[in-house]
Amino acid sequence: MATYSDIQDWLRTGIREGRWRAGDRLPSEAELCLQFSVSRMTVNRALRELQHAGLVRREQGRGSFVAPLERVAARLELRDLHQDAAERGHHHEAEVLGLRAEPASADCAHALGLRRGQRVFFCQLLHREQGVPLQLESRWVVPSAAPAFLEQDFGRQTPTAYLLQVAPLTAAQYQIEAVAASPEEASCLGLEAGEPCLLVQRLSHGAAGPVSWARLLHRRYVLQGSFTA
Amino acid sequence: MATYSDIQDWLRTGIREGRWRAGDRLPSEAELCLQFSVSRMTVNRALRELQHAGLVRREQGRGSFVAPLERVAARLELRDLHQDAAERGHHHEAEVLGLRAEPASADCAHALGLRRGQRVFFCQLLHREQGVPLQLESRWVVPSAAPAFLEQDFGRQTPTAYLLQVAPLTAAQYQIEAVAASPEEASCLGLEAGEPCLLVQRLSHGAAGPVSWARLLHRRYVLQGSFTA
DNA sequence: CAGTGGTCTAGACCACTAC
DNA sequence: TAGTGGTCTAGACCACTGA
Repeated sequence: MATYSDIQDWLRTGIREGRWRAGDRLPSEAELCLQFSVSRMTVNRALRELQHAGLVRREQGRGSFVAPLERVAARLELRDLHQDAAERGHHHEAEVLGLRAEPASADCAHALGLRRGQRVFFCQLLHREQGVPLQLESRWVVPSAAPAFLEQDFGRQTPTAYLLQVAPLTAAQYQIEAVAASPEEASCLGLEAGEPCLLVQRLSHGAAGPVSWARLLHRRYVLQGSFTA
Repeated sequence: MATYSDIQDWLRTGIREGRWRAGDRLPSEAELCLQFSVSRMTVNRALRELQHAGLVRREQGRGSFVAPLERVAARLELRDLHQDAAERGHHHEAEVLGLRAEPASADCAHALGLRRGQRVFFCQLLHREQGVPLQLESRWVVPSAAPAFLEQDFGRQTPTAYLLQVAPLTAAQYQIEAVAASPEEASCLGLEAGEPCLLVQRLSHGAAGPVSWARLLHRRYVLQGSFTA
């Protein structure tokens, strides 16, 4: 008995092996029904999911086609450092360099949807993995989203984890670039001033609006990923 | 008449507005069938797709739950620069700095599955968008995967686009990091030596094995993305 | 055991495309 | 008009969970 994933396997293999090339028409749903002796719903699901995966393009009235693989895509995940380290079997620790309320700068206010000078919570942490400095985290938090933020011990639980608890994430934006470390940043991370660092900036939104803006500066960090047809 | 996307909208809204929080149990398929007066297949599809989107976790025999949004994920796409610029309505041009066959270095041979010293094709291009240097592309290609590579005019069609044509992509791996520009690289990109650059390295595989290894060095480039529940 | 999700069927009606 | 995909139905059997 054939299942939808048998049909997917057969199509994936054919595409991988060049039986159909980019732009070619695939067998119609009706043809696949006959070939695999399954109902149309089953074939439809197989094709629909291949479409979501980006492997197939479907057009009503015309047919299903092999999608041009013009974009290499992969899931990029920005995760809680502590979990990340734990999954690698590494030890993670965070040193709290600062934790206070301060007036919002123009940039910060803009990102968080506040007025300039309004009170925001700020924290700065140095994360180490296996004792090696890995990330300098500077974070600004909307007080109403996490009123008890300043009373937390971020040596025990990362701000990321805490905020996910008290203000579940509904959306986020990120931005990745290469920057030169300032003298202060360099000394925290154990680098020379001016050394290139990967900077990730992330704005998190909860149900009630912006929650937190984070500036994550990494020492010799490499983002990796892969993509498979 | 309710459709699967009506059900998805209702669930998404409830999750966004905090009606169900991370880990909470959602209504069962049977309950949703009654509530929306639809068949179970329709409800099932709605929930299955929310699961693929990462918003819902389903467990056989237990129920459907709001997924913990512990990872901020987004599709990272590494695309053809020319198309990318075109979609922004910008002009793109590429200057060919080098195009030749050469013996594979150890790194290159390793990445491409060749022996050291074996003949590989090499090209180096400077990409400009709106006249501004944007990316320095250095690329090594397995000759058997694209025998006519050296005869192409990469001022007209990018190597990425050409290779997608002659050796459709089946898989790729990428790696993103921050590096300092070497004096040569800096002069190409119009930077000072040592300035931080975003380096993307990408290994592409076709049906017959590794096709190409690219080293893409960017000037003041920012990768951006977003994630929405 | 009852309730849950995982999957499949054999029909159906519709909108769209191409001829 | 014939063929395509988009969607839905009202059942069905199964594997798994928890009481």
